[in-house]
Parts: sequence; C-alpha cells; structure tokens
Amino acid sequence: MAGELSGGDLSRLRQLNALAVIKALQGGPSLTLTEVAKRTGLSRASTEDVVRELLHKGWVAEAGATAGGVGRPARRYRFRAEAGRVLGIDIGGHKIRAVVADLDGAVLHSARVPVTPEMGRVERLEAVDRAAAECLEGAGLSGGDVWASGVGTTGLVDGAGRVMLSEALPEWTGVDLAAHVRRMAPGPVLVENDSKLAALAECWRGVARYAKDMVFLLAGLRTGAGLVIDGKLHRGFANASGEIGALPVLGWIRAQEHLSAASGEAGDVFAAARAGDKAAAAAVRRYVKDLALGASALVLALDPQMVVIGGGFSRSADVLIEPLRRELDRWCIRTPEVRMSALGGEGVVLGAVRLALDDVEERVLDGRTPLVSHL
Amino acid sequence: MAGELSGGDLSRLRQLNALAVIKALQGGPSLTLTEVAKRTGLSRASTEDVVRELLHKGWVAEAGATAGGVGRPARRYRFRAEAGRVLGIDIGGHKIRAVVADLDGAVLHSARVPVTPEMGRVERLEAVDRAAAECLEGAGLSGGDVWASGVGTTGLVDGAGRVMLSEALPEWTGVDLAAHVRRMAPGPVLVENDSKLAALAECWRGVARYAKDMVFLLAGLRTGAGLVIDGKLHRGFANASGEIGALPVLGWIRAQEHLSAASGEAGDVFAAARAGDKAAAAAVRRYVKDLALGASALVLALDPQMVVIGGGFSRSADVLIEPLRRELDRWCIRTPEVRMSALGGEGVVLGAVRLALDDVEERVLDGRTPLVSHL
DNA sequence: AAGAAATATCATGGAGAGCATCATTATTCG
DNA sequence: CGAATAATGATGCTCTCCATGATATTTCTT
Repeated sequence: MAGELSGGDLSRLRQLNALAVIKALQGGPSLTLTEVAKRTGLSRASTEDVVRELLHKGWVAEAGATAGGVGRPARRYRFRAEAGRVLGIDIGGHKIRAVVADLDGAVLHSARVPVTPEMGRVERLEAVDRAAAECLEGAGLSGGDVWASGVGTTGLVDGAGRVMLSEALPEWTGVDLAAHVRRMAPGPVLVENDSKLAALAECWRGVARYAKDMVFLLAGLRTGAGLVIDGKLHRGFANASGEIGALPVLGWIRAQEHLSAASGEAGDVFAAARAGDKAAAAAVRRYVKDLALGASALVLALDPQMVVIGGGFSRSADVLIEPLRRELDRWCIRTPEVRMSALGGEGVVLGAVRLALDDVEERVLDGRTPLVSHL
Repeated sequence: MAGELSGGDLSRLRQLNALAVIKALQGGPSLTLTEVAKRTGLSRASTEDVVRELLHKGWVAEAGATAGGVGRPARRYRFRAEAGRVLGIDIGGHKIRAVVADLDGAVLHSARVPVTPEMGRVERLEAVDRAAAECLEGAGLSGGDVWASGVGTTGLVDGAGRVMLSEALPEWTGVDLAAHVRRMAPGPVLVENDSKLAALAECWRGVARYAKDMVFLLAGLRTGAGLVIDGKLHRGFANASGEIGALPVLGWIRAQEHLSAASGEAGDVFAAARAGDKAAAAAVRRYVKDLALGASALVLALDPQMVVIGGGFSRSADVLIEPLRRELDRWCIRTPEVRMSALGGEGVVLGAVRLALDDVEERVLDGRTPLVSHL
C-alpha cells in the first residue's frame, strides 16, 4: 500500500547500526569496542550499547583478550558465525555436492555423490537427498537447524525454484527443486542457475573479489555465462540473463565441437596441444575463437571490469588464457582483465552458500531475524 | 578511512524521513499532512515536524486549500520544484538542444541551434554556448542559478566529462565538455553518451516507466544502445557499455548501409517501403535483420523486461516494429516487450535533465544540500 | 441557529537512540 | 610503587519519533 519510501522509526536506526557492527565484525578477526566504533563511525558509548544487545541476542561473542600493549586490556568481540548454519547444494551432471557452512561462509562439512547425466529425475533427486543428508549428519545438524539453503543447477530456473528448461539434463525440466529441498531443510530455499552462482562465488571468494562489474564464463562441456553488475548478481526479468549462447553467430553452440572433433575426450585435446600436437593446437585455437566471440559480445555490451573463466576447462589456463586475451583484444573496445577461476569445482557450491547467506542477511536487515537469544 | 557502513546519527534518520516526504510530494499533486503521513509511514506528528522544517528551508510550500468535504479543511503542501533549476544539453550532429527545467523536471524554456556534422570543434562549442545562453536568458536565469547540468553527446565519454572517442564527429574527440559547460554554469556538470541518456529518459518519462531492466536501441544514421539495469543507468567500468556495434558479426556496422544503398536518404526508404516499393521493402528487411542481431545479443545477455526503439528511425515504427519483433523471436529465449519511443527528438535532452536531477538528489540525500532557505 | 460530527492542528509528555564528559579500573613502564 | 595509558562504566543532555488528548474549524443535521 504505502510505497515504502525508506526512513522510519528510531528502532530502524538501531537496526542499521547493529547491522553495521555485525558487518564490521564479520569475517575479520576479533575487535575491541574502540575499533568497532572507529569502523562504524558510531561513538564508543553507542557501540557499547549495540554490542551489548547483539551479545544478548547471540550474534556476537566475547573473544579472548590479547595480551601485550600498555593500558587496561580491552575486551575483544567477534561475530558468532556459529550462531547459524546454511546449506549449499550444487547439482551437476556428474556429481552432486553439498556443504554446510556457518554465517561467515566457512565450510564445516561437505559431501559429494557421483551421478551420471543419464540418470532419471527420481534417481538424481535421491542423490541430492543423500548428499544433503550426509552433509547435515556430518555436521551434526538436522534440517531444522538450517537457516537457508542455496541450490545451483544447470538450466533456467524460475523465480519459485523450479527448473524451467535444461538442455543438458532433459529429464530435469520441470523439477520443483525448491519444494524438494524444503522437505529436508524447511527454511527458505533459493534456487539458481549454476553459471550465475559460480559468478557470485568469484566476486565473493574468488579472483573477482574487488570487481563491481564482472562477466563469468563457464568453459567446459557446456558453455555459459553469469553476470555480476554493480556488485549484484544480475538475473534478468525471467532469470534468463547470460544466455548469449543461444545466438548461433556468436559461436558458443559449436565451440565445444572443435574439441570433441579432435579427440574423444575434451581434456585430452588441451594436453595434446600443450605437448605440441598440431591438430590439437588448431582445435583449441578454433575453440578459443568461438568462445571469445560470445565473450566479446558480453564484454562490449557490459564493459565489465573483469572476465573470469571457470568450468572444467579452467584447469587448462596455460593454453587458454593468452589466446583468449588476444581474441578479446581483437574485438573489444577496452579489453578487461582476464583471469582464471581459482575455485575449481567448488565455485557453484560456494555461490549457493553465498545465495543462502544473502537471504539470511536480508532478513536480518529487515528485522525478520530468526535468531532470538541462543545463550 | 572508515568504510561507511551506513547507519549513524539521529540527524541521519531525520534526513531520510525528510527525503521520504520530498519524494512523496514530488511530481504528484499537493497533499495534506495526513496524506503525506500515510504515504511515508511516519506518524502525523513527525510528519508535521518534518514538513515544517522543509517549509522553512524552502523545499516545500503551502498550496491553496481545496474546498468540499466535511471537517476542518486541511492545509495542502506541495514540493517547491521552482526552488532550483537544472540545465540539460543535447549535442548532436545536426542540432544542439538546451533546456532549463525545474526540480520536477518540467521544462521551463528550451532552445535549439542547428549545426552540421562538418563543423569544427570551436564552432560547435560556440553553438553550445549560444543554445545554453539563449535558454538561460529565456528562463530569466544566470549560470549561477543552475544547480547542476547534464550534457549528452555522441561518442565515448570518460568519467571526468571529456569526449574520448567520437566516430561521427572526428573533430570532437578530446573535447573537455565538462570544463567548457562549467564556464557558463559553474555547478556540477555531468557528461554522458547520448544513447545512454535516451535510455534514462525512457525509464523516467517514456514508455519504459515501469521497467527495471531495459535495453534502449538508437536506430538512426548511427546505431547504438543504452542499458538500464536494476533501475540504474549502466555505464560500465570505462563508460563503454552498450557498444555491441563493434562486433562485426552482429551486423550493426553494415545495418545502415542497406538503407543508403537503396536510396539516397534513409527516411525515403521507409516511405517507399510503406508505399509498396519491392526494393525498398527488401532493404528495410535487411536492415531489420541486422539491427535485430545486435539487439538479440543484448537481450540474450541481459534478459531485460523491455526493448525500446528510439532515434530518427523510430518515426517509421509501422514498418519497423513488427519485423523486428519477429526477428527477435527467432533468436531470443524470451522475447521482451518491444516498444517505440514516444519522446521523439527530446529523449537525449530529457535524459540530460534526469542526469542533472539525479546529481541534485544525491547531494540532497547526503545532506550536502545547496539550498539554504530561499524565502 | 444550535448542536453534532468530522477532520485538522496544536501541545504535552514519554521512550528510544546516540553522544559528550568524566570518574573508575586494570594494565604496563620506569 | 607511582606514573602513564587505555578501556570501561555512569550520568546527563539532545534529538527524533510517537501516542494521546485538547483545541480549532468546517459541514451536516435537526
């Protein structure tokens, strides 16, 4: 009804300041009150007030004092990352990966269940359940302890967590993943396309940590993209952003074929090219040309600060990155920094964790906090 | 030093609420205190307090009471759009257009000076001066009265307001537009590429008013694009977003040639096609095919809610829009709504006004308000 | 025309949040 | 052991918002 024009109550101010304190404490080492005050811009007195409240509510804990230094030693406080847990799941063609993480995003336990692309829907969902269950058990949790879950999957995902279209896994189209995962972990479940999550992960923990605008390229058996714009994951109106591969002239459809034509297994081609095999080198060259065409379209459209290459082929950085840079140079007005992902196979699942954490943080900010004094 | 984690002082809360009140009043008709209170979510008492302060500072004025209705008639308040002025300038190849607008963005006076693409740098800058001067004079203002200026120009613009590269106007490359305009209007000067500004205008006053993600296509003698993502103009890392035309396979480079090959003047081709000329119709078809290729790349990359066509050719909507829709359908996963701009030649200059107003609003929000009681 | 009803404005007091200031406390240094 | 240093705790002030009730101004009803 009222368009929520911001502003509001005094308690809102306290919420904002409490969140600022949490942000100051999160991730980093334990801090003294004076340090927190300096970082948040609050006065020392107010900081003390806020921290006391957060302490009471269980968001913050006292950490051991550090010796040394003159004067009365300060109490140190840290974010209680262990106050809550989130679940991250990556559903791929060949493996299901699940992790439990704390509120800092530190992985507490992880599980991995191999699957095959040919598996049917039911079988695959069972594998998801197994991975998640193993992971929760390993961390000593039940589903109810999970504050939010993030799920990454191939294919287009709608806003409600249903898979709308998956080319790689035909049986997968139409699965209501959110509903399925919610049966195990009753909290909010956020489902997202895997390329998008990998992009998110790179901006959080990967090589794009300080980039506000970034294009992530999934280079592997499938080719895809994820976009981070202005520090936020860009989904698009129907969650179909980054699907530049659908345009034939941009080459992503045929890109992978160059490699499989040269050899049975894609990975082998890179090895052969590295070893000096002429035919393999030519195949890689053709692959990179096609990959770069679509990438250039994205770069020209968005002018990002950085392009990050992930996916299975990112292991072959040595034969990929330089040719790719050259090809981008050929088409782009300003060639952005090109870097290889260092997250390996963990990118998607980390992005899923980040997605879940974003949801938690948003709810904290709105005051709809699930936490009521855990002490 | 401190990373500004938000939150802060009590006065900040007041600022937020004052801004909410201003937003509630802006644009719309005059409101009573109770109505403002309802819209902002504040209590009536606080609203009264805030409005009194804004009244004193000159942001708000009392409007005539409306008769009718039972009970004591309420005082009505309105946003004092006349409290400040902004200047908007559109520097095109064939015309310079300048407008003075109030804080609501209502155009108070406008001026138009014809130029030619062949004109040299000095001559063109003189024309800019003339347009701006005429406009200011017509509105009875001096440059010092202008709170901020927005300038739109062809070519790439750097962050400081210098033209970095203009293909259409070779002499234009390297001009420091911000510095030049500042000599006349000493306030902040924001310079931006014209396609981007046209996009901004469409989201503000045009057909994309309710779209958060939008792609604007400049279809005319030049072909270009402007992107609005998440309600904000997307500039890119080096202000070079939307330059998808640089990729030859996407056809924007050759798009216009189909038309000029068919006839001397581009406008005539559309007329001829409309009249049933086979050759002209074929030329238009080829043009639309090329235009749609680049547009599809943008749509697939971003998945916007809407595509808006502007520029000179948008007058020929009847022969353009349906074929374009069909072509987009051919390539896109989800074809967005396609609409023609209704702003005509005013798009860029309106976008320039919006740019200036954004700057003003940002400064208001930060409390660095230039206004100190104008009563 | 007088009272009732409706609606707006004005005034008072209270609660929450933040801040400045100063006394107190716990350390280390000399 | 005293001086210097730095954190903590307590007090009182101001600012902002809000609830409540008194007062003012208008229309409607009888």
